[in-house]
Amino acid sequence: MDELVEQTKALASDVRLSILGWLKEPGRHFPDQLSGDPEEVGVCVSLIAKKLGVSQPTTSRHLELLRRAGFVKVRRIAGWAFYARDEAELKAYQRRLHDTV
Amino acid sequence: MDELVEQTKALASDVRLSILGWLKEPGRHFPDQLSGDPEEVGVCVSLIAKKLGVSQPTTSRHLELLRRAGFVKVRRIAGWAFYARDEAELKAYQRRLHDTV
DNA sequence: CATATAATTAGCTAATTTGCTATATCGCGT
DNA sequence: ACGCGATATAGCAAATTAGCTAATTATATG
Repeated sequence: MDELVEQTKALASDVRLSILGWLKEPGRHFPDQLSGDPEEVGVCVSLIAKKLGVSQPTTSRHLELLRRAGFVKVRRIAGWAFYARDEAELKAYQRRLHDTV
Repeated sequence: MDELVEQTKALASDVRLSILGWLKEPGRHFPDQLSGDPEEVGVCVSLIAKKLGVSQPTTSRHLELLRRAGFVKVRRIAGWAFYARDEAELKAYQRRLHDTV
Protein backbone atom coordinates (compact mmCIF):
# COMPACT_ATOMS: atom_id res chain seq x y z
CA MET A 1 0.00 0.00 0.00
CA ASP A 2 2.87 2.30 0.83
CA GLU A 3 4.30 1.94 -2.64
CA LEU A 4 0.90 2.72 -4.12
CA VAL A 5 0.74 5.97 -2.15
CA GLU A 6 4.19 6.98 -3.34
CA GLN A 7 3.25 6.33 -6.93
CA THR A 8 0.00 8.21 -6.56
CA LYS A 9 1.86 11.18 -5.11
CA ALA A 10 4.12 11.09 -8.13
CA LEU A 11 1.07 11.53 -10.33
CA ALA A 12 -0.54 14.22 -8.17
CA SER A 13 1.05 17.14 -9.99
CA ASP A 14 0.08 19.03 -13.12
CA VAL A 15 3.72 19.30 -14.10
CA ARG A 16 4.31 15.57 -13.88
CA LEU A 17 1.05 14.66 -15.57
CA SER A 18 2.04 16.96 -18.43
CA ILE A 19 5.40 15.27 -18.76
CA LEU A 20 3.86 11.80 -18.87
CA GLY A 21 1.30 13.00 -21.39
CA TRP A 22 3.93 14.48 -23.68
CA LEU A 23 6.05 11.35 -23.48
CA LYS A 24 3.18 9.36 -24.98
CA GLU A 25 4.07 10.97 -28.30
CA PRO A 26 7.60 12.23 -27.85
CA GLY A 27 8.18 12.72 -31.57
CA ARG A 28 5.16 14.97 -31.84
CA HIS A 29 5.88 17.04 -28.73
CA PHE A 30 9.65 17.26 -29.05
CA PRO A 31 10.32 17.39 -32.78
CA ASP A 32 13.41 19.58 -32.45
CA GLN A 33 15.61 17.22 -30.45
CA LEU A 34 18.95 17.09 -32.25
CA SER A 35 20.82 14.58 -30.12
CA GLY A 36 18.64 11.55 -30.94
CA ASP A 37 15.23 10.43 -32.11
CA PRO A 38 12.77 11.06 -29.24
CA GLU A 39 10.81 7.96 -30.22
CA GLU A 40 13.92 5.83 -30.01
CA VAL A 41 15.94 7.08 -27.06
CA GLY A 42 13.53 9.30 -25.14
CA VAL A 43 13.57 13.03 -24.47
CA CYS A 44 16.36 15.00 -22.82
CA VAL A 45 15.85 17.12 -19.73
CA SER A 46 16.47 20.54 -21.26
CA LEU A 47 13.74 20.18 -23.86
CA ILE A 48 11.23 19.10 -21.25
CA ALA A 49 12.29 22.01 -19.04
CA LYS A 50 11.83 24.44 -21.91
CA LYS A 51 8.37 23.11 -22.75
CA LEU A 52 7.33 23.15 -19.09
CA GLY A 53 8.57 26.69 -18.62
CA VAL A 54 10.35 25.86 -15.38
CA SER A 55 14.04 25.72 -14.62
CA GLN A 56 16.14 22.77 -15.64
CA PRO A 57 16.97 21.69 -12.05
CA THR A 58 13.30 21.75 -11.13
CA THR A 59 12.54 19.62 -14.17
CA SER A 60 15.31 17.24 -13.21
CA ARG A 61 13.75 16.75 -9.81
CA HIS A 62 10.31 16.04 -11.26
CA LEU A 63 11.83 13.45 -13.57
CA GLU A 64 13.72 11.86 -10.71
CA LEU A 65 10.45 11.61 -8.80
CA LEU A 66 8.76 9.92 -11.74
CA ARG A 67 11.73 7.60 -12.09
CA ARG A 68 11.69 6.59 -8.44
CA ALA A 69 7.98 5.90 -8.83
CA GLY A 70 8.88 3.63 -11.74
CA PHE A 71 6.88 5.52 -14.34
CA VAL A 72 9.84 6.56 -16.50
CA LYS A 73 13.22 5.10 -17.27
CA VAL A 74 16.41 6.93 -18.14
CA ARG A 75 18.98 6.18 -20.75
CA ARG A 76 22.23 8.07 -20.34
CA ILE A 77 24.23 8.70 -23.48
CA ALA A 78 27.19 11.03 -23.47
CA GLY A 79 26.17 14.07 -21.47
CA TRP A 80 22.46 13.53 -21.99
CA ALA A 81 19.76 11.82 -20.00
CA PHE A 82 16.90 10.63 -22.17
CA TYR A 83 13.63 9.94 -20.42
CA ALA A 84 10.89 7.65 -21.70
CA ARG A 85 7.74 6.16 -20.24
CA ASP A 86 7.76 2.75 -18.64
CA GLU A 87 4.51 1.48 -20.07
CA ALA A 88 4.56 -1.78 -18.15
CA GLU A 89 4.86 -0.03 -14.81
CA LEU A 90 2.18 2.51 -15.73
CA LYS A 91 -0.19 -0.31 -16.56
CA ALA A 92 0.73 -2.19 -13.40
CA TYR A 93 0.06 0.89 -11.32
CA GLN A 94 -3.38 1.42 -12.80
CA ARG A 95 -4.24 -2.19 -12.20
CA ARG A 96 -3.13 -1.98 -8.58
CA LEU A 97 -4.99 1.28 -8.08
CA HIS A 98 -8.10 -0.30 -9.52
CA ASP A 99 -7.78 -3.26 -7.18
CA THR A 100 -7.20 -1.09 -4.13
CA VAL A 101 -9.56 1.85 -4.39
CA MET B 1 -6.61 18.34 -16.32
CA ASP B 2 -6.78 20.49 -13.23
CA GLU B 3 -9.67 18.45 -11.86
CA LEU B 4 -7.71 15.28 -12.51
CA VAL B 5 -4.80 16.61 -10.44
CA GLU B 6 -7.10 17.52 -7.57
CA GLN B 7 -8.63 14.08 -7.59
CA THR B 8 -5.24 12.42 -7.75
CA LYS B 9 -4.07 14.49 -4.78
CA ALA B 10 -7.12 13.26 -2.90
CA LEU B 11 -5.94 9.70 -3.44
CA ALA B 12 -2.29 10.42 -2.63
CA SER B 13 -2.60 9.65 1.06
CA ASP B 14 -2.42 6.41 3.01
CA VAL B 15 -5.16 7.62 5.31
CA ARG B 16 -7.55 8.36 2.46
CA LEU B 17 -6.74 5.19 0.55
CA SER B 18 -7.48 3.25 3.73
CA ILE B 19 -10.83 4.96 4.10
CA LEU B 20 -11.82 4.22 0.52
CA GLY B 21 -10.68 0.64 0.91
CA TRP B 22 -12.71 0.10 4.07
CA LEU B 23 -15.78 1.66 2.49
CA LYS B 24 -15.73 -1.06 -0.16
CA GLU B 25 -17.03 -3.41 2.51
CA PRO B 26 -18.45 -1.15 5.19
CA GLY B 27 -20.36 -3.94 6.90
CA ARG B 28 -17.21 -5.98 7.31
CA HIS B 29 -15.00 -3.14 8.52
CA PHE B 30 -17.55 -1.32 10.67
CA PRO B 31 -19.75 -4.06 12.11
CA ASP B 32 -20.44 -2.19 15.36
CA GLN B 33 -22.25 0.82 13.98
CA LEU B 34 -25.44 1.22 16.00
CA SER B 35 -27.02 4.18 14.28
CA GLY B 36 -27.68 2.46 10.94
CA ASP B 37 -26.63 -0.34 8.62
CA PRO B 38 -23.24 0.64 7.15
CA GLU B 39 -24.14 -1.06 3.87
CA GLU B 40 -27.31 0.98 3.63
CA VAL B 41 -26.49 4.47 4.84
CA GLY B 42 -22.70 4.58 4.95
CA VAL B 43 -20.32 4.92 7.87
CA CYS B 44 -20.26 7.70 10.43
CA VAL B 45 -17.22 9.86 11.10
CA SER B 46 -16.44 8.73 14.63
CA LEU B 47 -16.10 5.08 13.69
CA ILE B 48 -13.76 5.92 10.84
CA ALA B 49 -11.73 8.16 13.15
CA LYS B 50 -11.47 5.38 15.71
CA LYS B 51 -10.33 2.84 13.12
CA LEU B 52 -7.83 5.28 11.63
CA GLY B 53 -6.41 6.16 15.03
CA VAL B 54 -6.48 9.90 14.34
CA SER B 55 -8.63 12.58 15.86
CA GLN B 56 -12.21 13.19 14.81
CA PRO B 57 -11.59 16.64 13.29
CA THR B 58 -8.68 15.30 11.25
CA THR B 59 -10.87 12.49 9.97
CA SER B 60 -13.59 14.97 9.14
CA ARG B 61 -11.16 16.93 7.01
CA HIS B 62 -9.98 13.86 5.12
CA LEU B 63 -13.58 12.95 4.40
CA GLU B 64 -14.35 16.47 3.22
CA LEU B 65 -11.36 16.23 0.88
CA LEU B 66 -12.63 12.96 -0.55
CA ARG B 67 -16.08 14.48 -0.88
CA ARG B 68 -14.82 17.54 -2.75
CA ALA B 69 -12.95 15.18 -5.05
CA GLY B 70 -16.24 13.43 -5.68
CA PHE B 71 -15.14 10.04 -4.40
CA VAL B 72 -17.56 9.83 -1.48
CA LYS B 73 -21.01 11.19 -0.77
CA VAL B 74 -22.53 12.15 2.55
CA ARG B 75 -25.92 11.44 3.93
CA ARG B 76 -26.82 13.46 6.99
CA ILE B 77 -29.34 11.93 9.34
CA ALA B 78 -30.05 13.43 12.71
CA GLY B 79 -26.68 14.35 14.18
CA TRP B 80 -24.75 11.90 12.04
CA ALA B 81 -22.92 12.14 8.75
CA PHE B 82 -22.74 8.82 6.93
CA TYR B 83 -20.12 8.50 4.26
CA ALA B 84 -20.20 6.07 1.37
CA ARG B 85 -18.23 5.60 -1.83
CA ASP B 86 -19.40 7.16 -5.07
CA GLU B 87 -18.65 4.22 -7.33
CA ALA B 88 -19.59 6.06 -10.52
CA GLU B 89 -17.16 8.88 -9.84
CA LEU B 90 -14.41 6.46 -8.83
CA LYS B 91 -14.85 4.61 -12.10
CA ALA B 92 -14.96 7.86 -14.07
CA TYR B 93 -11.74 9.00 -12.43
CA GLN B 94 -9.92 5.81 -13.30
CA ARG B 95 -11.08 6.04 -16.85
CA ARG B 96 -9.90 9.63 -17.14
CA LEU B 97 -6.60 8.79 -15.52
CA HIS B 98 -6.15 5.94 -17.95
CA ASP B 99 -6.87 8.24 -20.90
CA THR B 100 -4.50 10.94 -19.67
CA VAL B 101 -1.42 9.25 -18.33
C1' DC C 1 44.50 21.02 -20.26
C1' DA C 2 40.86 24.40 -20.49
C1' DT C 3 36.28 25.27 -21.92
C1' DA C 4 31.60 24.25 -22.98
C1' DT C 5 27.36 21.62 -22.49
C1' DA C 6 24.03 18.69 -19.91
C1' DA C 7 22.49 17.10 -15.74
C1' DT C 8 22.37 16.61 -10.87
C1' DT C 9 22.88 18.04 -6.06
C1' DA C 10 22.73 21.59 -2.31
C1' DG C 11 20.63 25.09 0.00
C1' DC C 12 17.24 28.43 0.45
C1' DT C 13 12.22 30.41 0.60
C1' DA C 14 7.26 30.22 0.03
C1' DA C 15 3.26 27.49 -0.17
C1' DT C 16 0.70 23.42 0.98
C1' DT C 17 -0.55 19.50 3.85
C1' DT C 18 -1.43 17.05 8.12
C1' DG C 19 -1.81 16.58 12.66
C1' DC C 20 -3.58 18.51 17.02
C1' DT C 21 -6.76 21.24 20.53
C1' DA C 22 -10.34 24.43 21.22
C1' DT C 23 -14.53 26.29 19.61
C1' DA C 24 -18.62 26.47 16.99
C1' DT C 25 -22.92 24.37 14.88
C1' DC C 26 -26.75 21.33 14.39
C1' DG C 27 -30.47 18.16 15.78
C1' DC C 28 -32.68 15.67 19.36
C1' DG C 29 -34.62 14.67 23.92
C1' DT C 30 -35.88 16.37 28.42
C1' DA D 1 -35.00 26.67 26.54
C1' DC D 2 -31.02 23.56 27.94
C1' DG D 3 -27.90 20.17 27.54
C1' DC D 4 -25.84 16.22 24.92
C1' DG D 5 -23.81 13.83 21.19
C1' DA D 6 -21.92 14.00 16.52
C1' DT D 7 -19.66 16.91 13.09
C1' DA D 8 -17.54 20.74 11.32
C1' DT D 9 -14.61 24.87 11.47
C1' DA D 10 -10.69 27.82 13.27
C1' DG D 11 -6.22 28.37 14.40
C1' DC D 12 -1.71 26.79 15.25
C1' DA D 13 2.87 23.92 14.72
C1' DA D 14 5.51 20.46 12.19
C1' DA D 15 6.49 18.27 7.95
C1' DT D 16 6.48 18.07 3.02
C1' DT D 17 6.64 20.02 -1.64
C1' DA D 18 7.92 23.08 -5.43
C1' DG D 19 10.17 26.72 -7.13
C1' DC D 20 14.62 29.27 -7.63
C1' DT D 21 19.99 30.16 -7.94
C1' DA D 22 24.59 28.51 -7.17
C1' DA D 23 27.75 24.90 -7.16
C1' DT D 24 29.22 20.19 -8.56
C1' DT D 25 29.85 16.23 -11.65
C1' DA D 26 30.53 14.12 -16.07
C1' DT D 27 31.54 14.09 -21.00
C1' DA D 28 32.98 15.86 -25.17
C1' DT D 29 35.91 19.15 -27.84
C1' DG D 30 39.23 22.86 -29.10
